[in-house]
Amino acid sequence: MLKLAILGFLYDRPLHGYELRRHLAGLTGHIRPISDGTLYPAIKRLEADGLLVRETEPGSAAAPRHTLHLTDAGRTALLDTLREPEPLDISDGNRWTTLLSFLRHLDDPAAQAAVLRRRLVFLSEPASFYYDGDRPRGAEEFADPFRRGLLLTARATTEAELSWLRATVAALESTARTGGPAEPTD
Amino acid sequence: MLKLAILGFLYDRPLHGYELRRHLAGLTGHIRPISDGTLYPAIKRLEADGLLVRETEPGSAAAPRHTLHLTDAGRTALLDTLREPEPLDISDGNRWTTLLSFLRHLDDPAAQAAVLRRRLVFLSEPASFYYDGDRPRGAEEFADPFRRGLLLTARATTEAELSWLRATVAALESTARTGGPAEPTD
DNA sequence: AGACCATACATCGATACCGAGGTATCACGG
DNA sequence: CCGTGATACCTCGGTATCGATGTATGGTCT
Repeated sequence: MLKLAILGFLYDRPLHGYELRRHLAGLTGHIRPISDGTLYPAIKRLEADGLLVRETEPGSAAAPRHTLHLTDAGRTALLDTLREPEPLDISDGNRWTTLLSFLRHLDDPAAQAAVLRRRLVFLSEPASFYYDGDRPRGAEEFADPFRRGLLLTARATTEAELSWLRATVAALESTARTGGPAEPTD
Repeated sequence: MLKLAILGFLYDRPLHGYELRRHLAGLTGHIRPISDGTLYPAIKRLEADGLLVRETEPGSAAAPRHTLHLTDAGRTALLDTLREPEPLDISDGNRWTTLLSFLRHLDDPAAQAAVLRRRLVFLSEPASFYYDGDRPRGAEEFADPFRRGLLLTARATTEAELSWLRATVAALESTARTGGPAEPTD
C-alpha cells in the first residue's frame, strides 16, 4: 500500500522525501501514520527496483534534498498495479482508498470501470462479521448493542458505496462506448 | 489486532486453534485473511505471556487438539485493552471493528461510553485525504470522479457512524446514571 | 546568545506477518 | 484400496513495519 501511494504521488510530479512524507500523512496519516523508519527504506527499495531515481539537489535546505523521479518502469509498475490490483487492494478499505486515489492515472474508462466492478462484486457478497456455522448472523440477532450497531452501520455504509459504484461504473462504461462523457443516471 | 481478537473470542468460551481460526476468518477473513503462519505463533506468544493455557485433549480428532483457555491474566489483559485502547484501535476501521466486537465484555456502561466517545471525537475532526498545504480539500474541488466519490462516500459513512455513536453514547450514559437501561433518543 | 522547532535524511533492532511447505488422522466416494 | 478433502497443528525464511535514536542546518522567538 505504501509502495502504491509513493508511486501514485510521484506520478503527478517529482517530490523529495519530506514532501512525500506530508502527502502520505494527509492520505493515511490520520488513520495509520507512516513513520520515517518505514518510508525511507521503502524509497530505497523502490530505487533498488529501478522504479524511481534520486537526484541530489545541493539546495538551500538543511539536509541535501533528494528529489525523487519516477522512471518509465515506475510509471509502468503503477499502471499495472492500478489495472490489476491484488485481492487485498479490493477488500481492505484502507488499501482501496489508496487505489481509488490514483485510479485517475489509469487513462482508460473501461479499465477503470473493471476495477470498480471488482469492488462492487466484493461488496455485494453476503457477509457478516459473525457466523453460526456457515450462516452469517444478521444485526437483528444480537442483543449486544455494539455488534448490532456495527452490522447496521456496515450495512448502511456498504449501501452508500454500492450506489456510488453503480452510478460511476455506468458513467464510465457509457464513456467507453460513446467516446464521450455521460451524466450518471443516478 | 489479532491478539485482541483471540482474547475476545476466548473470553466467551474455550476453543481449540481450528475453531478459533474459523471465528477469525468470519470476523476479518473477507477483508484480510489470517494465515496459519500468523495464528499459531500468535497463540504461542499469548501462551508465553501467560494470557492463555493450552490443554491437550487426547480426543478422537485427527491431530491432538489443544483447547485454549484464557487465564485470569488473559481476561484482565482483554479488559484493559478494551478500557484503554491504543490510538490505532480508534482510528483504523479494521481495528475498530475488532474492538467493537468485544466491547460488550467490558461490563461497565460508563467505560463503554468513554470508548465510543473517543471514536466520536476522532470522526468529528475535520479530515480529508488530500490537502492544499494544511487546508483539507473538499470533494467539490475535484474533477477526478474517484477522489470526489471517495470523499463523498467517506462523508456519508462517517455521518452514519456518528449518528449511531451519538445515540448509543446517550443510551449508555443514561444507563450509567440511572442504573437502568434507556431507549436511544434517536 | 540560546532555546526551540521545522526541515531533511538515515540506521537499527525487534517484531509481526505472510506464504509455502510439512506432518498426521479420519471419512467418504469410486 | 486409493485419492481427495476436511480436520488439526507446526516450522521456517523472508519481508515490511515500527519505534527509538542520531545527525545536520536554518529560521524564529525571546
